[in-house]
Amino acid sequence: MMTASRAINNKPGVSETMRQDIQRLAEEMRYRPNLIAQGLVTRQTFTIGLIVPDITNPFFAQIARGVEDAAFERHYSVFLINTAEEPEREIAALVSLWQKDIDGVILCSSRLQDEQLVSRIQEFQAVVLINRELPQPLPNSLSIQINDRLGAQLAIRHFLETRRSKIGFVAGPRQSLSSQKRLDGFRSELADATVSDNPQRVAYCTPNTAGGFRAATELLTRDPELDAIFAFNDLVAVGVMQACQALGKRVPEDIAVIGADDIPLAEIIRPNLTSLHVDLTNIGALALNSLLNLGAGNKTPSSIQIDPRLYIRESG
Amino acid sequence: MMTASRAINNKPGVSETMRQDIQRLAEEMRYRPNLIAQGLVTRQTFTIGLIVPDITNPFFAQIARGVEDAAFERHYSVFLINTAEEPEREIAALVSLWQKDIDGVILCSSRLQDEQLVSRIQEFQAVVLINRELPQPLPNSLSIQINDRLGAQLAIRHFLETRRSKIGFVAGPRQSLSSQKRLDGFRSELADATVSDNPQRVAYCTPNTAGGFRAATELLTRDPELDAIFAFNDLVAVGVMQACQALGKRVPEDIAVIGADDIPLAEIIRPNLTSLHVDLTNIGALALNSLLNLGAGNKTPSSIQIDPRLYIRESG
DNA sequence: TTGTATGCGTTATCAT
DNA sequence: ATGATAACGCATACAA
Repeated sequence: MMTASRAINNKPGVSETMRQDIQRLAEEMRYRPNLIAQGLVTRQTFTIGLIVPDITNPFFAQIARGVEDAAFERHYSVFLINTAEEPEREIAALVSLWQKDIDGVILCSSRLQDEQLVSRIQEFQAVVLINRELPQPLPNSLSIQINDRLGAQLAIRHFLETRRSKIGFVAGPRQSLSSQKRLDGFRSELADATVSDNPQRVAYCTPNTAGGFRAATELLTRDPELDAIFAFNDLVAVGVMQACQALGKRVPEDIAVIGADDIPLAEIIRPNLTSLHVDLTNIGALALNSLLNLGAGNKTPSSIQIDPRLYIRESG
Repeated sequence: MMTASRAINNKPGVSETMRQDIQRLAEEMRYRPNLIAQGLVTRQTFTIGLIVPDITNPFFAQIARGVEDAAFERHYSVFLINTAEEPEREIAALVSLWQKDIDGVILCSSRLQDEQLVSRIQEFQAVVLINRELPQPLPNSLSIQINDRLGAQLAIRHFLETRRSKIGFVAGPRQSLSSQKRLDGFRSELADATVSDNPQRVAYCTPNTAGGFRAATELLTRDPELDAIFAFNDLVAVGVMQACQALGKRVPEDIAVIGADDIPLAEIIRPNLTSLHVDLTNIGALALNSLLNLGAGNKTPSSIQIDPRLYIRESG
């Protein structure tokens, strides 16, 4: 048995003729090693878990695609789990993965409380967090974040450069971390430009088109002078544009609009949407590779920031 | 050990007091059974594989969400694999799943040849095919298909009922099975209505907005009289609408447009897109439940057809 | 280079 | 009701 095992796994200690014979025979009988039995003894399953709030959201679908492609290259398999934004399901996901002896977890936009999250992370070999910070670094964990503060700054800077001065922000959900970081960037950039920041010009909303429509209508009613709006994401931005049209304002002539995330819709909608772009597929691949590095015990940074770029199209 | 095993799995043959003690202790030490060791002996891993061409495509993302939700309910985990439309990757996916002793596979839009597909399917306990037919039924397999022929008929019928008579079809990729079935429905419905079917009014294209734009421009150049176009999918339909606008035709006043798949974009784009709708999340759930039934040896139909419904909005 | 004993964490089976 | 033994399919450690 051991000779066969060595031959098949291309390990040393087998004569070349024997190896050939065994491999030919294995091929003939269509033998494939049982990976789960293999995992039981080696404690390495070549399997990782990917937890997302909702795979239906293109943002996570793209990350998932990047993770899966990179995993495929390195002969890893990935368990996909949706949490539906429910913390209980997130915990159930973590527990179920833990029971499977997987090599690591990529956890996107965790909704768990710090304490709970930290204790769960410690149960795994390695964990990569996407879009979530940790109070203090953990040796087996790493956090990948999009630099939302910079993103907002890039957007506002572009508005200012194109002579827009009365700038609003439709900020998405109030409790969203991205939203807070962008608001921070928004304010800092306006302050730098010595353009007065006006709290009246910020509105929160649900992160979809309907929410953007409502919030922009509200903003434009309060301050009809607005000549630019930065939106929480592209769906919100579309709602903002629709609100502008409904109020008789032309985009971009009367009012400029910038979105975020650069989903495929941005290039389809008319006018094409200027948006903050990050290569999400690449982030997925980065997450997977970092995870395997972590698991291999290589030292890695505890946090990686990804800078967005502004893709300038027609809307602003 | 066996007493503990029985107690924890709630199997008979343990006194109630013993069971309580064991369970309490297990809780205290945060014990969780190792599912992979469990799978090794029981030959049941509570794991299935889901193979899709591209999770980034909302069509598959929605199915995946349905599969995953249903799997979660029944305490199953799902391996997600993207094939990128490459047959070699599809085979690699099948092999890697097979090595993991999973309980079944859900395979979407397989690009494999009949013979190869059949031989691969037979290696598994159970396989559910989505959007792919088999030459003859297999005992461990089941096929779920969208009734594209009916879908096309519904669209054309609606055009006819709303007094459109010069109807074109932007058919997507020529080799697509969906495209062929829809063309069949398109022709049959026009024949029934004794409206002459004109081969000039069919054009093929890549299944995206740019393709739809090109194909519709071609169609409208050949036959400027066209007053309705049925599109391969919603992205194509958006391209069609953009082509209409570019040629100075108003939608829906001058020309009506119907898409297919009813992706979220349909409700965002202006005018809102009339589209064929199928509950993809539900198909995913159906696929999972059918798969587990198959695996349990229950007899199931060898093929399930899902009828689309026409969601009438503004474009046609 | 080849082969044997042992154990991974669990359950099936048979004995007490 | 409880416990001992073997087995699932492999790889590690050691012996020949």
